[in-house]
Amino acid sequence: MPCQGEGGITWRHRRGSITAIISPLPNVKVLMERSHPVTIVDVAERAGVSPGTVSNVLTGKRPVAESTRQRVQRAVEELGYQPNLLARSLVNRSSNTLGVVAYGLEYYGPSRTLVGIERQAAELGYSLLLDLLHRPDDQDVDAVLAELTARRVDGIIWAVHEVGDNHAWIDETRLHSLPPMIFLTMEQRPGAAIVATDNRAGARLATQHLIDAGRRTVGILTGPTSWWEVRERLAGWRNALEAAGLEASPALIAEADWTAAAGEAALKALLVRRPDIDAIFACNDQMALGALHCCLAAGRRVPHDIAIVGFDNTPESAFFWPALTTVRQHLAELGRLAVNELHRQIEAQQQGATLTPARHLLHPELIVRASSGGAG
Amino acid sequence: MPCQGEGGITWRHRRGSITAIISPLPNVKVLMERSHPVTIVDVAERAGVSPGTVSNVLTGKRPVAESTRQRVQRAVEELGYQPNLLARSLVNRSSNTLGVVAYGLEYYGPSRTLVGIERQAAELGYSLLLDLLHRPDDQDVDAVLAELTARRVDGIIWAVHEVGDNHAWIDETRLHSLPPMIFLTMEQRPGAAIVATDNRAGARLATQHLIDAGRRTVGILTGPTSWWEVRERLAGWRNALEAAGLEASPALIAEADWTAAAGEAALKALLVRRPDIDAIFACNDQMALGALHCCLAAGRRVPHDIAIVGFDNTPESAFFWPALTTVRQHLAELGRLAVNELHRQIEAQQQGATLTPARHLLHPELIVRASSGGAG
DNA sequence: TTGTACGCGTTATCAC
DNA sequence: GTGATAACGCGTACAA
Repeated sequence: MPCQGEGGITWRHRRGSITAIISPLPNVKVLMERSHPVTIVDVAERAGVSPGTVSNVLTGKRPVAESTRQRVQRAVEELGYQPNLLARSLVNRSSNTLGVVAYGLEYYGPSRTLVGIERQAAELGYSLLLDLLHRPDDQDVDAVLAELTARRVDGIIWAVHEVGDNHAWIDETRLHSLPPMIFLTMEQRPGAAIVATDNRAGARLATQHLIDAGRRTVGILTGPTSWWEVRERLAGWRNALEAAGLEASPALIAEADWTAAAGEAALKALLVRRPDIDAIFACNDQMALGALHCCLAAGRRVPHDIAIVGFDNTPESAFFWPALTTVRQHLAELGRLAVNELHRQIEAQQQGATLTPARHLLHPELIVRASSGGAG
Repeated sequence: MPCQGEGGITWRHRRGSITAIISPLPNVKVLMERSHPVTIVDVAERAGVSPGTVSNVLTGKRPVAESTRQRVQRAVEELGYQPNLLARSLVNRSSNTLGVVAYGLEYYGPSRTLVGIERQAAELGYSLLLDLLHRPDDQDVDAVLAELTARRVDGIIWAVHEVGDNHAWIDETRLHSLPPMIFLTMEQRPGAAIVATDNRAGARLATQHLIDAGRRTVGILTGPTSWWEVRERLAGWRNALEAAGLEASPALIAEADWTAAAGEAALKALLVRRPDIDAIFACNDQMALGALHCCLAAGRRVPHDIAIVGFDNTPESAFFWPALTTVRQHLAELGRLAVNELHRQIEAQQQGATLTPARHLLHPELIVRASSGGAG
């Protein structure tokens, strides 16, 4: 019964109710009263053309006469038409959507990176589907990936830190059955495209700075060593010390859990073991803050007795007391780069090609302030 | 030519290539080689049932015989079938997706709130489509809303602070033509559902605490007064002072831009004007940090000479020197509540009903530490 | 209980 | 340059 074109009259069955539309001048009032889902067919009828032509006007993929293009444009505006991206994605087999899987958005690094991701995605015309893991070693990887692929995302950004064996699921064949992916901050793996900060270089930067300032016993305040980033920063610290012929023994390592509270406690214990320490490299600014706190409480002057360097350059770090020397990651840039690389993969795949997954490292930068004796 | 069922043989035209499938035992090899988009039809053929039956098994909306249900389940697993949510959303007229429009994700409050939003959304089975504004007074409101409605989100969470007239676009008729929405942190408006922290109560809490501690000249360090939140906190500060019969004049107000740097500068200027100030309520913890810095630099002892209270309870605030007394917002809870309220609206609308938009205020809580002389 | 035939809103192919 | 028509993958009255 539906769609029996007959003379100037068209009957259309829609959502259970029958609506009569008189061509070629549809009754505007009736159209306005309908609770809004105006489709490409409505536009076509109003402009007196076929739906295909409207589509051509909208996407610009095929030439269309100037006169009709204007009629269509007017109809679009008058009806307040908005293309249904769901339907478009269905037939296009591409949703212009990127999936972002992240952890720890309440912390400085991840949220900053997400902002960069969103910016670049918007610039390239992608929408973002956001999925958060509750813990870095969340077991729900499969469910998250299933949901994302079910929604037909064009690509996935995996912004979860590598801790423990939470990345064990990643292998080449598994990746092959997934949409293009890019990983943030993880160890090199065959078949996986990666974008990360060069943590080792950052730690070397910090440690070398302390050595250059004349410090001889440089302790390190780390996050959990189950984190790959922590192991990298540990390696950088060790590299710099060994290159300078200085001690880099386990006795100088204090492990905490990234928080200021734990940082304070860990340093307190470390200073009991090794009262000769004259410098500390803390693996993030929060723990550096805890370290400052510990020194103040213990009557050790910073930087006179102990020099301290952090990692991240959080906005607050400039206002610690004393102001914190720290290592700056280019987090937003990291996010933008991830999107760009993913975009390249997607375009390549759509053209049948396939990119050999590369690894990009971003170099961090040392910000010298008072806590290392560098300034002030 | 497509879909000519004929005996045990079915020809299907797909993506430009012809594939022959022999029923009732399809050639598995052929199925595996196809570059993956396995549909409900494939599952049906393999299970020897109709697509409709498969759908019934998957959605559970209609009863189905136990024996066939098992055959279907097996076929699903063997083929690794994943329903296409795009297609499902198209026919269901509902995408199980929420749009989140946010600003300032790199800051503590918004990112924390987003985490709460995501948690609750996931619990209710929604996916999240994320859109970020570059500035709170971003002019691109229409484009953002258009994209979200084009993707047929079931509802929208507007998590952008009210600053200047950036919310001027919100009016009852406009809202009527949009999917259900909920707004965070904005002034009451007819027809708009709102979830917010009771900023006025929070400021009163902080100020009253200072008064109770014996302070008599309580200055305030505000963010930009173009922000609605700031005006609310100002009002709370004024309320408490006036109720106590104390001065609450403009001379005690210093405006900054939320950053520690500006907070420090603003307080410095304020102390020149009013050296008699013996307490400061800072509208966020960053500015409180700047204030601490200022006092240290100026030789004013905290809390002895000047007591300081912040707002937000950032994790670092407990490790400022001295530890910061502050007002804690329940940010994640705010996000969860927003999702729940939006969910209610959505369900109501789907049943033809319509909720009268309500406003929910969450009460903040005072965290007393050393900077106000309260502890330590 | 299960199969058949549409419809959801859009694009692509192929005629004219 | 434009108009039919067939997909895209899934849900669902309706019939069997």
